[in-house]
Amino acid sequence: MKQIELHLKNKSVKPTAMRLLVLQFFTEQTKAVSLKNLEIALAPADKSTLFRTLRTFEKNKIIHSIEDGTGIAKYALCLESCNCELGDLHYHFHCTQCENTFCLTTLNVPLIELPTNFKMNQANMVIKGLCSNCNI
Amino acid sequence: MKQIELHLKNKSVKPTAMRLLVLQFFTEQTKAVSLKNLEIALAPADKSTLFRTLRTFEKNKIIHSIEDGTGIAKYALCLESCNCELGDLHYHFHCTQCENTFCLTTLNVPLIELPTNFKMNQANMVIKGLCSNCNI
DNA sequence: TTAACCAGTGCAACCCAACTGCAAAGTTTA
DNA sequence: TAAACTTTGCAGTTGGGTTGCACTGGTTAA
Repeated sequence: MKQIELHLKNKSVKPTAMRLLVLQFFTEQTKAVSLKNLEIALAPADKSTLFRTLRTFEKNKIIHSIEDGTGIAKYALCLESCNCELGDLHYHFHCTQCENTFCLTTLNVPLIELPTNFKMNQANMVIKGLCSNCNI
Repeated sequence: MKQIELHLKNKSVKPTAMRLLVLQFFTEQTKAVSLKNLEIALAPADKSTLFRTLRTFEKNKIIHSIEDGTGIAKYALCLESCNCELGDLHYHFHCTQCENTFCLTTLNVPLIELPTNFKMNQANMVIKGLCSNCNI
């Protein structure tokens, strides 16, 4: 059984043909993926199927979503060890020139001291600027 | 001349009746404001006028925008001293229960060590969880 | 004073990402 | 095999954001 198929099963997601294709695509990317990206890459696959696949993947912690400020949701693979909990959070980078968005998986979000009685459960941290390709 | 009118002039924005109303509204809020909030609060003011007022205010650094992950842009007053530069950045908090979004103006975004050759110009940092009102 | 100008406003419409309802196809269970 | 459930494809809706255009009211130029 293939790696990708196992990955889905480990996350309790039934490995259908469509899902295998989508997960395969994710593993080939170095940058975060939008629904549009998927639609184009996997044409003529149906938009709503892809949408629901993303939702399923997110719910089952195969991918996480990133709001990079463009108004278009992006998604990236979770790390193997990820439970999408506080300790797993990392910063993201959005390049304002090439408009790509990356996970900075080595940059973990630190513990942040919040005002009294506030409770942190999640975070969406996006740094904006120029990526190494565009910063010439 | 009133405080609010001065505020606009200081930021090189002509103080029209509409703009005074919008800025007045902002000063009365403790949480971030969406276009919808404005439409309701200042009814029957026109949506596109409000939209363009927000754009003007943002361009002139009277307010800053926050992407809190709800897909709806929110805005909040800049601090007096703010130039919307790196040193002025602060964290934001989005309560997943009451769905309000706040500036944590006392929590400045620290310098973050990025991968080689990446350049940070801006950031959108949103912590999610329960605010002090909802965390019972 | 009148005419030309221009920023700001209001209305109507458009765009598009996100999302939903429903029926067909595929898969699992009894 | 039949029934029950899941996934998929299609078509359509929703809603925030945005734009085009005409009108207004205040300012400038002749």
